[in-house]
Amino acid sequence: MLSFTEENYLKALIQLTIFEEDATEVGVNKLAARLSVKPATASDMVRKLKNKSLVNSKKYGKVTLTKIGLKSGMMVIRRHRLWETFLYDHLNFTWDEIHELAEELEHIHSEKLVNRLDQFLNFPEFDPHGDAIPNEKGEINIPFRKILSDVAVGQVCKIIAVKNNTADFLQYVDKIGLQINDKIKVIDKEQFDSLTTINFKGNEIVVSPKLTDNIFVVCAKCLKAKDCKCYS
Amino acid sequence: MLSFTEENYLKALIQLTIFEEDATEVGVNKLAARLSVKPATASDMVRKLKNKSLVNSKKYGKVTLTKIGLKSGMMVIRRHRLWETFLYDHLNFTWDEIHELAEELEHIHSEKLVNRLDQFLNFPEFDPHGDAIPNEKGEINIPFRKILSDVAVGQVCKIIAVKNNTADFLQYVDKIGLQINDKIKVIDKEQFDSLTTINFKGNEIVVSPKLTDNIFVVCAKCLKAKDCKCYS
DNA sequence: TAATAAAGTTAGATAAATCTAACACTAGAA
DNA sequence: TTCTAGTGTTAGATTTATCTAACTTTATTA
Repeated sequence: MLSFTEENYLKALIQLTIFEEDATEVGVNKLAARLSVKPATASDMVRKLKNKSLVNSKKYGKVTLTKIGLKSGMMVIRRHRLWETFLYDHLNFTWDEIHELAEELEHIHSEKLVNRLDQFLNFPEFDPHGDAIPNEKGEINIPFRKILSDVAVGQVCKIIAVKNNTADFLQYVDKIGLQINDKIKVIDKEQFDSLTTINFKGNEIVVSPKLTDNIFVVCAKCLKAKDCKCYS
Repeated sequence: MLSFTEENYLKALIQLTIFEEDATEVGVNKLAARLSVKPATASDMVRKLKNKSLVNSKKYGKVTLTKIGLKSGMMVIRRHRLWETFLYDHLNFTWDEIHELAEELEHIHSEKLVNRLDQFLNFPEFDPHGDAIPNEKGEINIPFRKILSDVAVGQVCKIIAVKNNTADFLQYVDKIGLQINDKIKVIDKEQFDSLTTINFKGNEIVVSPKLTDNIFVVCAKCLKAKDCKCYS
């Protein structure tokens, strides 16, 4: 049985590799920073996880997840995203409240519980932030997507997820009225200060990279071609 | 914020006093036994809880809960019983599975979450074991009840709760077909070996004190008079 | 009431997860 | 190729919750 802490390390490793960097390895310092601990602490924990065959790492080298480590971590993410969906769909919590609660709920281990919850929720594919939910085997199918910042002027795209789950960010997104599945047209991009003018639901507003870097979208072309090049 | 361990001590204190003994104080050894730790450990923890003003205790004396300690403990019990109700009513878990899961879920702290859950469940008064659920303020209204062992021969009573939440016990209760709200008539009690013959739903079966000591009932008279004396 | 049993406490040790401070490696720049 | 900045490790300390073993206090009983 993994401790809360061990589970959080595995989750962070997944986020820092396949979710955020399309990488397979990550350094101890980055890992430590993500978990808000000192490198010494992360270094110790990596040794511990290695002894449990959850990660691979050589002295002074990068860290990768083993097959078991990856699956265990994916199960934590599965629980997190299913609980988020429950809180949002059934207990009327808002977008910005669910992440923090799910950080606790994700550590309830029972596999039976998570599968029953999955069934109760009718096997959702995505959580309220638009993130894919791993299946019972820990497999996940991340659809092709890019950040709004990378959409060219004139292009129309659809928001499918948010990259940042902090309450601050989500409250801002709510405030400007943006929702998952909304269609956005990029009207203008100012190179000087990176401000972008977008149009959605008939409103034209100017937003900063703090927004556009944290919104995942697809555009019509991308749905067909994974190597779509409609970048700015 | 209380730790899981501290919460478990408070919960145990409530169980050992008002729930099980109608007492206000309990000794360190009994507390330790309940939590499956050594007396030394419980003794240390009592000092810690005292420093946090959650319990009162003098050196070599008994332990009592303070007002804050009582409320905090009641909130843990509230969460436990509401989660049990959720698991039973909505995720189709059985009687004997829910206790163990709720032991983990009860430590999710958010008050907002527990109150939303309460609302979602439509403010249940009792959990699936028949135990009263404390309200938002931590108040609980335990109805008058007695154990089946204390019902006199010839008397009819109604099962309102089980005293023992272990899977073993609950599976046995299921096996013989007994359910909350069933009416039971006490047919015979053998003084020699304490076996009791009961009749319910038309079946007559012989049961041991392991059952009769762990079933809470009310009889018609008791509903009117709290000092009902229909004991064996 | 004195002896003994039961109940409770203290001291010292362990394991987990963290820290700081000092040290060791690696890789890029001069 | 050597220096240095950055990256990673080790050693020793701290906190929490636990243990064992020895001790102290209270309660019981002969």
